[in-house]
Amino acid sequence: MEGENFPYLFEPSFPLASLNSPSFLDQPMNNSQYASDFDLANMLSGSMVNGGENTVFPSLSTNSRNTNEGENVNKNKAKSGRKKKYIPPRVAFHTRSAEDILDDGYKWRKYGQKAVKNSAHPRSYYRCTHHTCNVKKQIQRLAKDTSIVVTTYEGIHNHPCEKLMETLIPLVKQLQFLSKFPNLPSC
DNA sequence: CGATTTTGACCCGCGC
DNA sequence: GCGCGGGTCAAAATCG
Repeated sequence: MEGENFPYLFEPSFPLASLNSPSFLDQPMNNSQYASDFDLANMLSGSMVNGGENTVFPSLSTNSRNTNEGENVNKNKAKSGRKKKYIPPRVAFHTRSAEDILDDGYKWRKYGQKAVKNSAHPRSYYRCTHHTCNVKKQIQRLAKDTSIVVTTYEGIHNHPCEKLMETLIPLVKQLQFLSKFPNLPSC
């Protein structure tokens, strides 16, 4: 199963593995390298419109013990004979912020924290709390410029963003109501 | 009292 | 095979 099954999949134009390397994190900010072409609205809306089992990403988890996902990863590897293991889509955002945790509209549960080499600031690991969704994100600060927060998303949400819906639904209802009166003067 | 965070242990891939 | 480092687990602590 590959990325083209997912309508909003974003393929970063840089090597995925470099996301974790200190050299990537120390690079000067160049938005064209990662997030410039990414549609934030698409990220927030998720890919639930597609429905079906394909909307759940097959191998968001890298651990191979006690989980069906891990078994699938191993099976796929054995079947295709691929030497490289599958790496889920990742998107990294650089944000200048005093806050580590940026509100992206989704609810996250922290599941780990690790010290980062050559950096005073730790890296935090979060998972989306939605029960059918196993999107993850990592948050850390740049070693070179600690005013910048790096948020790395892994996977695609398979459900709507609650906060976005809270905002959108009243607007849609109002539009539906107003559409019943096509002759109303415009403001 | 359920949900979330904290944190040390554990697992696994990779380089040597 | 061994050690290191990144990522995850899970029990205990904390929060709302």
